[in-house]
Amino acid sequence: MNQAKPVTRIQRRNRETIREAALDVFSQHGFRGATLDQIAQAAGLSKPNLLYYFPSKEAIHGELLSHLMTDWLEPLRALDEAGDPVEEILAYALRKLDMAQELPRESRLFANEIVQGAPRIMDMITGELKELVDEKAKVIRAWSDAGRLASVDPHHLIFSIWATTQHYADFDIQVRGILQTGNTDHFDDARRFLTHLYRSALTPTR
Amino acid sequence: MNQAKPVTRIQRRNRETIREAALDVFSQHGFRGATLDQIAQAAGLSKPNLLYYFPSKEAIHGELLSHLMTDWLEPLRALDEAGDPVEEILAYALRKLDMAQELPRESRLFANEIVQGAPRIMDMITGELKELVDEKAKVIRAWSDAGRLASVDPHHLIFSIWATTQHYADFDIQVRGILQTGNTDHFDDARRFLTHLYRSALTPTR
DNA sequence: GTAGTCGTTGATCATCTGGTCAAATCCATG
DNA sequence: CATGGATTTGACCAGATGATCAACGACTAC
Repeated sequence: MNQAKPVTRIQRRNRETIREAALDVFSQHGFRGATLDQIAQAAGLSKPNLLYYFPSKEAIHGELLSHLMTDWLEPLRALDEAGDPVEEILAYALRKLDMAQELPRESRLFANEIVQGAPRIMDMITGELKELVDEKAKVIRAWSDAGRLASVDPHHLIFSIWATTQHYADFDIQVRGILQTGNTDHFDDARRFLTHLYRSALTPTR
Repeated sequence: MNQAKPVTRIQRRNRETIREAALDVFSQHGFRGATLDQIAQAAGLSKPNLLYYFPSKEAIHGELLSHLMTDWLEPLRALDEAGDPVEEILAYALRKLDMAQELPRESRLFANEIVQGAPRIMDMITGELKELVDEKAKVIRAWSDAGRLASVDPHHLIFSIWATTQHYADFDIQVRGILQTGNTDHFDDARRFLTHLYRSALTPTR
């Protein structure tokens, strides 16, 4: 059933080239908006050659999404119950902001998928992701109950961190259009702002 | 040049039916992912009939986007220099959250457009929108300078409000998947959370 | 170097999609 | 109810798109 695949040098190189090109194209146009011709051209391969390495358009897209998930959940996984509550959450938010800056294509790929109803990753959301979020929400709630963190809804705190950080990747065009800066200086300002925002809201008052 | 169009009852009714159906379809699939057949079926009309009322797919999409803009900018326009700073900004955020709840399709239509590089509304972003944002940013900065508001980067404050509120429309599937509630109760929790978040961060400390 | 497998592609296919058109049907008005 | 414009649609078109395949080219193990 499971054939032993050759996995030659060429295989590895071309499959990686295709993944890279597909990430560019899918993240910019979404699944239906992307075409195999675009991906083939971006990868410098012919269209039939693409389909020699991946059985279908869906297969390429699916591989990108599943590869993405691991990296995507890692920062939240790193939230440490043993650390200082405010600093842990702050570090999480800033780590997510770093990812928005360094991996904007991955963020947009994900955003495209969710905005259009997550037809291909609903299982992962209600399964692995929900499980992780619920677990960390429990940790956050415990911190609040212990008076080490302001009392906030843990789920909505996490949503707001996702929203404020991924916004800089997903809505990058809008952000740049309004700030009219060609470089990425504004990420420093974003870091300062989010630090203030969450430190203010999370530091226990008592 | 500008023909006097009949604008009969039927015209008004069918054009409205088409707009409604197109908003459903475009907001869910994006411009390229949406098809005229889908829109026609959703509107209960034949495809040629659609094109009797609108000259092209782009024309329908364009009309939706331009109609959207007015409503979309209104809450920010309403930010009143003469009001109480913290309450004004809070009211703006909550107004945006209401819109995410009541007009999620419009939010997703906009999100789809921006995520994919805003090919059709870049002018509006760097023009009308930027102008309005810069104007209101000046007001916010003045409030901060007068000690009536915590000192924050006005642009990033506005971005964060957009992000946190529109997230509930654009990523609705994800939010529901994680909270696993079929109803919209979670908007009340979101309102409480955002109120705390922005009140904490914006109330001057002195 | 050569056999045999791996890698590549031009040509082609079936389907989908935006858009057109002529003919048919509906409808308000006299 | 007759007329002329408004509305509707079945049939069709051209181009795009995902996918296939036979044939050709390239690489590796012997």
